Amino acid sequence: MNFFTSTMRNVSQSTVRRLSLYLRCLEDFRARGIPTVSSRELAESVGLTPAQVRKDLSYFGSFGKRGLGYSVQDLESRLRGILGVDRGWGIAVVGAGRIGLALARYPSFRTRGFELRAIFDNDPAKIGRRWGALTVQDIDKFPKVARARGIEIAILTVPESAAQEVADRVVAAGVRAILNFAPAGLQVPDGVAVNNVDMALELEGLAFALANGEGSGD
Amino acid sequence: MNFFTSTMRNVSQSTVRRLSLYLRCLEDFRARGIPTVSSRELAESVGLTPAQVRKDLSYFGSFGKRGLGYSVQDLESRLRGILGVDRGWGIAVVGAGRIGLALARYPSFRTRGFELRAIFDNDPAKIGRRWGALTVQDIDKFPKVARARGIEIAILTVPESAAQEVADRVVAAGVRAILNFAPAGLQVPDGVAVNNVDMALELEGLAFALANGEGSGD
DNA sequence: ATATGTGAACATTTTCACAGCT
DNA sequence: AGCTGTGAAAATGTTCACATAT
Repeated sequence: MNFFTSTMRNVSQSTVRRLSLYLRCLEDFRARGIPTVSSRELAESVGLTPAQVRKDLSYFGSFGKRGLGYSVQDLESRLRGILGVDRGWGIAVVGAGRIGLALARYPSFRTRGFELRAIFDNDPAKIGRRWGALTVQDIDKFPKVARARGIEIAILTVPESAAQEVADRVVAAGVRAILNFAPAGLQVPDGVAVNNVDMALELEGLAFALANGEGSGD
Repeated sequence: MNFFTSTMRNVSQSTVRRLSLYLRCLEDFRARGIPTVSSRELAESVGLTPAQVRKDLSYFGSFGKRGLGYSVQDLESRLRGILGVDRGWGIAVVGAGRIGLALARYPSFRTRGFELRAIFDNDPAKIGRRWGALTVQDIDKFPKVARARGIEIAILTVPESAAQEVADRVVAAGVRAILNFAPAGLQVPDGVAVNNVDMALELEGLAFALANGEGSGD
């Protein structure tokens, strides 16, 4: 039992990542009309152990029925609540290069609890261009636009050399979560969350695995 | 001391990821003409503890000089060797959509030990298009082309619905490392390494952090 | 009968602290 | 004096096993 102990400090990064996997899986089960799922089935679908699944969930409450399992619909909406994707977070892409624009086309922002609300760049040649429903805006207008549109998460797809400066600016504008695609270790104040996506790092992990004759990554 | 114990089983995933961080950092130090670095300096640059740095390195050997620190050049080339990026791994991008093409333009494949040697798709409208020095090829020719060009790592940027099938095909063609951008848990035989890059998962991690008022991701 | 939720055992990873080299 | 390399301690994460509920 767990009465929403307001501050949830003691849940590991890996647990949160696994919750995302469970959520994706549950969406799939629901789409296939399956009403109920056991920790074993869930575990098999994502390649983990039943105990791991139950332990992960137990950090947040008791969502199952003993002898029966979990209601797919119910657990799905619980996980949405826990992960905080039961509301639409305002997102901006900063850096209207190839990668930024490709990500901006990511189809399922909306269905996953996120809303792309702005795209920024500092290149006059790019500013003003339309991209889907949005127009590329001048990065100098970030603070104003961010406030107006409720930008809460910034996706940084700028060159490495600009990454820290851009990060400083979006943080100064009140953004407290950054998804960073530049191969850089961003320096941010406490209270700002950063997740890095780094292709070079992933490739090097694979090179290591190949060079050492080992299978499996994550 | 460590006489290249042929099989290096007992080094964690996270250690390998940190080695990549150290490597990037050392490249930077070298570019700035700094000849020597201590575990403390290295640690500060990547946001870790000195002990962590030393322990990570100690799994592979003793690369420093007591009282002095590490030679930047030397440690850099040691890490290149350990990670296996002191040779050019043959890479193919499978899926010539926006993301695939954007990644194919990733500038520093070569400088980082990787060579993009082919791009594939199954869409007749895309096959035959040129992209930089490469031409988009029919996925049906993957086995032949992979053999001819020495493709060792496949970057999958195909829709979720096609991911598993494509994975099966590249594995059947002898590829033993996959960098998967589809939001999917690929099923692969033992001895095949998979790394997943999943934007939805990263965003959910940030949403969780925001919803729970916590800073820091990785 | 079946499957959860969880304290306790176990395993892994990180940090400490210090001996040993330069 | 300064900094590495590393066993040992501490912390963290995972698995077990079983009491408990349906």
